[in-house]
Amino acid sequence: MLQQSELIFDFASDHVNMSQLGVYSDYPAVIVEQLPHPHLLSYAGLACEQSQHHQQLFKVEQYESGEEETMETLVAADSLLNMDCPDTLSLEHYSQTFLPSLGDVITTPVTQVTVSAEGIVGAVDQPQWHSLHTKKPATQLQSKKRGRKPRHRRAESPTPDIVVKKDKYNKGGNTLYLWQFLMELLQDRQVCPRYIKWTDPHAGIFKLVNSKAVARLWGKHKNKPDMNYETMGRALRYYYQRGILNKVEGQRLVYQFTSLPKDMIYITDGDGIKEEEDDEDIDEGVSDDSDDSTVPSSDQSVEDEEDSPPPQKKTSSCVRAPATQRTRPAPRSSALRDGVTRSATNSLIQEQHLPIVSAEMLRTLQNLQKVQSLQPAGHASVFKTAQLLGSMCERQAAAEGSVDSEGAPDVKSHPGLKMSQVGTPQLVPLTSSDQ
DNA sequence: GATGGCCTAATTAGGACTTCCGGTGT
DNA sequence: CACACCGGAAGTCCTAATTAGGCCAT
Repeated sequence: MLQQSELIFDFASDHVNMSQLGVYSDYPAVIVEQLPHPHLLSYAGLACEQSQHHQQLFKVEQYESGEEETMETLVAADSLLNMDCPDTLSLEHYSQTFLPSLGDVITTPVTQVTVSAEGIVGAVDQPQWHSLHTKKPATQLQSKKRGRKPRHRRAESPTPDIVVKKDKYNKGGNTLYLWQFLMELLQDRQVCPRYIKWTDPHAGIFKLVNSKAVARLWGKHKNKPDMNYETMGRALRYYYQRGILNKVEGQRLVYQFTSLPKDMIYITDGDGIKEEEDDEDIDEGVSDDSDDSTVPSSDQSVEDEEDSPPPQKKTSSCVRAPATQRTRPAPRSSALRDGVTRSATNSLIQEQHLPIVSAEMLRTLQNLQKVQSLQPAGHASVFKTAQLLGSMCERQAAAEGSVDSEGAPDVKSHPGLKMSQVGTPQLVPLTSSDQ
């Protein structure tokens, strides 16, 4: 099954010559970009079981690794960081590997779609960041030539109740905010509860069990070898001011998220996990070049809860707290909280996350079989996604009896797809009421 | 030649830390 | 004494927004 990993589909406008893949250069190239999330690691063992795609929409076979039981937490934690490396699945790498030539222009706006275990979650573009300045400031009207226009206020760090992904301008960057990083850790069984754990998941309270290790992981992620808890703690304290974190009084190393994603995965202590209070060197013996493909995804187990026996998680349990049970002090609306984390549910498509898919995207998807013929190599997530989308195409084709006049497939028959304006791929979060 | 559209490089502003520090509390 | 914790101040890094200039078509 497709795990909770999140993929970004880029309609790359200037990177890919799809014609060399035998597809129409008029259509946008679908590029899959890896998000800073460890769960994609499980895709290294891509299994082309296309027949199953025919049977179950969006279902992608899970990569099963027998190494999961023995995988060292440190390696996994390290891989958590390594997967953030743009080299692991960067657009550049993908292009170089599978796309013989770059440079031809595909004049489609860059757009991104997020696919999670819940299906296509929605636009990565962050509507809330769109400019709010519809009226030009007076100063701008005054000085056209000399002096710069007043800048639009740059979007601040999204707080946890806002969908956050790398946006289209940031695909090469490594901007995972600290609070996001902590949430990732809290949802990764390789690190939670070993290094960081929930103490009161419903209240968003967590503890840095091994503060130094967490700081080191953070430092590694930020390429700051000198990072320590003192420094990271300063960043955490800045979150107090910004309302992202609270300090839990009287408890050391305990912090509280002021709000949490609705579908946060809560990994709670098991009955055999030994928390590490010591300060072991988490980097010891772990190579930065460790093969990600050998690292099991922590999220696999989430899905395994229903599909197969859990391959690991000897003792820890994963609890998806019902949103209604939470007693967070979150001051913010939960309406926007959907995208940060993954769901533990098996349902790959949840209505509230269904996107609008453009005709261009769908046409591109129709060419995915050519992509699938390529060797996945170490970038299986791309092909997993290709398979995923390929199955969408097939379903699309099945409904082609009602193709519109422009040749765009009619997706109305698809419960998960809604056609946007042809030629301008727009990804609009679709609520269940929209269907 | 004038104009407008497009593209790109350079510049700039600002967010998110990072670093350092002095201090307090446990 | 070690460590956690606090918050001010200054700095760095990165990125988006903006501008300017070149090129080309009309």
